[in-house]
Amino acid sequence: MTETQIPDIVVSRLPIYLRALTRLQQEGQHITSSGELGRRLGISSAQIRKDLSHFGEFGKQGTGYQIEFLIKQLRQILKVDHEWSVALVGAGDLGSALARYNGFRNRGFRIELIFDNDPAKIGRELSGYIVQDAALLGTLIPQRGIRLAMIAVPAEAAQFVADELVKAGIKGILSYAPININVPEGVQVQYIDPVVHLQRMTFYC
Amino acid sequence: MTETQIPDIVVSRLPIYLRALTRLQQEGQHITSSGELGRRLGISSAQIRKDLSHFGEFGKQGTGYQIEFLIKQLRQILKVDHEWSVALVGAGDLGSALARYNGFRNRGFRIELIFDNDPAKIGRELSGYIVQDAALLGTLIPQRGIRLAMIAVPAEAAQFVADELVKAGIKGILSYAPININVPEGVQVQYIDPVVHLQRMTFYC
DNA sequence: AGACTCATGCTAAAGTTTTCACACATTGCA
DNA sequence: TGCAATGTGTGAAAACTTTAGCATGAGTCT
Repeated sequence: MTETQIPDIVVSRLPIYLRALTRLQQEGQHITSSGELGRRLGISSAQIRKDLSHFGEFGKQGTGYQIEFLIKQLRQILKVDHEWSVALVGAGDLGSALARYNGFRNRGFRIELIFDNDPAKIGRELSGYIVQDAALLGTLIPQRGIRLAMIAVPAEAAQFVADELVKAGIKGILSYAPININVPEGVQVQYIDPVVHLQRMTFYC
Repeated sequence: MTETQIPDIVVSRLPIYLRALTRLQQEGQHITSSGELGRRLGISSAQIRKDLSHFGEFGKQGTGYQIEFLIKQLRQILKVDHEWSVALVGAGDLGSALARYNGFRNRGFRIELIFDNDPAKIGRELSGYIVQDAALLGTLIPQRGIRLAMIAVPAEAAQFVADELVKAGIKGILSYAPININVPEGVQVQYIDPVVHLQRMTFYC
């Protein structure tokens, strides 16, 4: 396997594979096949094999994949074999829910800084951390070398916050604001907007 | 334009267009072009024109698109020209945040039923509604003819809840549980898992 | 009115992604 | 041991998606 450019669409499926494999492992299984995995995910087995083949040969003919090994490989590929610190901006309802969510930890992430610009929230404790003044964002983030951030602020503030985050050295932003954000080259943005997902379904209803 | 099958990938972009157009409208603009929209979204203008062309001719040569008109058309295409009632299962941190989120209303959705199975939560008020016993799900959902649901329960419970929802007549599920759900033909599922999004970014970091 | 600019909708071409189908390795069993 | 069953990795084909480029209509300016 040479160092070719991996298609984005392939990369975007790896976390799904990792999630399903982890599930299988929790269920006590040690070995699986592209067929079984595909059935679970509603994906063809050929696609799974082809996706994985971009990174190496992880399976054994006639047998399938050793789950523990494949998980380890995927974690390495996705660089979540170590923990990433994440900054969270916005400590409202959604931000609080994210801060308290304990599903980040064992999947490679930890919210380590929480910001808000509401004086009523600054200084308060949230899930073991003190909510910091958003004005300190430019200081604290570089100080800790944090590269990932989540935005849970109103749409109006999202672009401003994103700009500040980029200035602070953030390289990846996960935004919950229902608006498109513009960032310079080299910074990635992902969006979560439940309404978009709902609207994708109503078309077919 | 004849009644051909619309590619999923095209449908999945329409909510993004709708969102951006609504934004432009809020900014006071009345007319836009595929070029402007594309620049905002990081999409080529040709793609936007091609996507829209599946549904009709909405623009005017030399001028562009009338925003108000295009919004109306997209709402109609996505069937969000009327409000959809949505059931929410799970009234924990995340469920509560969703229940209180007021971004659903003006985009075509309203949470109208909230369920939980925790006796401590059942009967309590949440965002103007009483949290119902999840055991009543099979009664209340058909009663109100609700077809969409959101799942905000722990991964362990998600498949069970989904099964119940399907039995109750739900046709579209938006799941926040970090697990793949199996549903029968004709029922749609969409997933929101922040970790998946974060992992898609760490690959490139 | 004529010349120019702009931006659509469309066809064709280019590019990307998925599926197919098969050689080959491994396991289990008679 | 030989044979059937299973399941990988892959090259080639098929399917799908995006981009390019152009004919055309609509506004604008002189």
